[in-house]
Amino acid sequence: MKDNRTFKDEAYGAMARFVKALANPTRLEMIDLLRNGEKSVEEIARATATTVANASQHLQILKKLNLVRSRKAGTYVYYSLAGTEVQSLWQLLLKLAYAHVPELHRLMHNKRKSLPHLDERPDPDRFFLLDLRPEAEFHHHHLPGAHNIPFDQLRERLAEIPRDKPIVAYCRGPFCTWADKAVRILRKQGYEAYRLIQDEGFEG
Amino acid sequence: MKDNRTFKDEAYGAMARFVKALANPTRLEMIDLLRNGEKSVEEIARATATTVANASQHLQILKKLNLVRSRKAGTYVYYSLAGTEVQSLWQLLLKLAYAHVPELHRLMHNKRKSLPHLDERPDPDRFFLLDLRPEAEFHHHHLPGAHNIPFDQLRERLAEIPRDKPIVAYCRGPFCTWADKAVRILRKQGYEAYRLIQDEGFEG
DNA sequence: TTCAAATTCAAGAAAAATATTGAATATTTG
DNA sequence: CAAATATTCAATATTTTTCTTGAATTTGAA
Repeated sequence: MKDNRTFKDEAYGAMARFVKALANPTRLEMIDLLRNGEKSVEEIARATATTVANASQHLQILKKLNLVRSRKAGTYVYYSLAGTEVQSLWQLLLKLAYAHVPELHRLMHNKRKSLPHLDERPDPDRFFLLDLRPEAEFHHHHLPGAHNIPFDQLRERLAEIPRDKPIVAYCRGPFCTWADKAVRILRKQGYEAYRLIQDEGFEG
Repeated sequence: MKDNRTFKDEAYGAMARFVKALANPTRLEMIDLLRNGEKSVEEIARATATTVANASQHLQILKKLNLVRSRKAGTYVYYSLAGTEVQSLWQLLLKLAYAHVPELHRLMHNKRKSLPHLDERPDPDRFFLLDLRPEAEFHHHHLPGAHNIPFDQLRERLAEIPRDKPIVAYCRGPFCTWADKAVRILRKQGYEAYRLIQDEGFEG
């Protein structure tokens, strides 16, 4: 009878240890970030607004649970998602959080309201599909037919954006703000611009 | 630029708040338990080996995130899962934990090794399918063709179990130990008995 | 070999989650 | 209305998680 409890404690404890690895805002952001391809510790730290030492610790927690992998190259260590099922897990958690946490629902709804957007992937022939992520992420993976102008180069490269089609902008994920800002900038310049909503569960 | 970070902190924070509700062994056990139907606070506390006050607090955390519902009846409060997607979520987390936490894998593998078991749901005509859960849980839901003998009545009710068929026992979930014990008891009595493995991701 | 840069390590401080305890509340029953 | 029971509340102690800091390690380059 005592064994009974020991077994349950170990089993539910092991399960909780796994879920705990995901139960932190910084680590969730890291997973979201790494969906766009591998990154060095320093890049990850910068993107998640934390110190390198702190980022390293978080990454090791994710690594211990086989959620991320690391690859050493020179003095750099590059982290990436351990498998495609980690992507799916992240998306599922996002969808469920959206359904269960009213503040998140509200937050996304407000963002949505203040910005023209498209819910479906547009036909690349009728729209100019604009990817605002850094070049490396664009090369890692991008929507078919998309054109890459990293956000920090947008103002200098407006000439590359056609004026005879509506523009549809996207970036890293639902919480990435580059596309929002780009839409505002482009509209000020007279473009017909929309943000693309990519992830499931966000129909408001 | 500062807004940028505020938005991300709120978004990932909200997501983490949801995941945190699941990141605790006791709360995971509660969800697993409630998959078998509604229960009062006292029952839940007893089953998870904690105090009533503590159980109440955990249940309120689950309730705040809409993972469970409560219903008041007299001086009792009955908790139940908020929807079928909570079941699915639990099963998915179990499956992923099993794949990512080696100790959990080992734990289940050892348990499996020491006990004759079946991985697939047996034909109720050729097997005697034995459900060892309390009567109320059996009524809430059970496998088609199953016969209910609550574990604590097993020894007194052996006469109800046929000797001309192999017995396949199951109970609450993969971490429930009644079926294991029942298989051992039945084998000692000369029955050909197996434990049914119900949940996904446990093929060792 | 020495220096510089990227990462990790290790220790302690700070913050958050969890458990415990005893009291408060609400409901039924006598 | 008073007593009994189930649950929740509230305060505090305990434990765990997270962040910070500075040093140690590893690798490449001068």
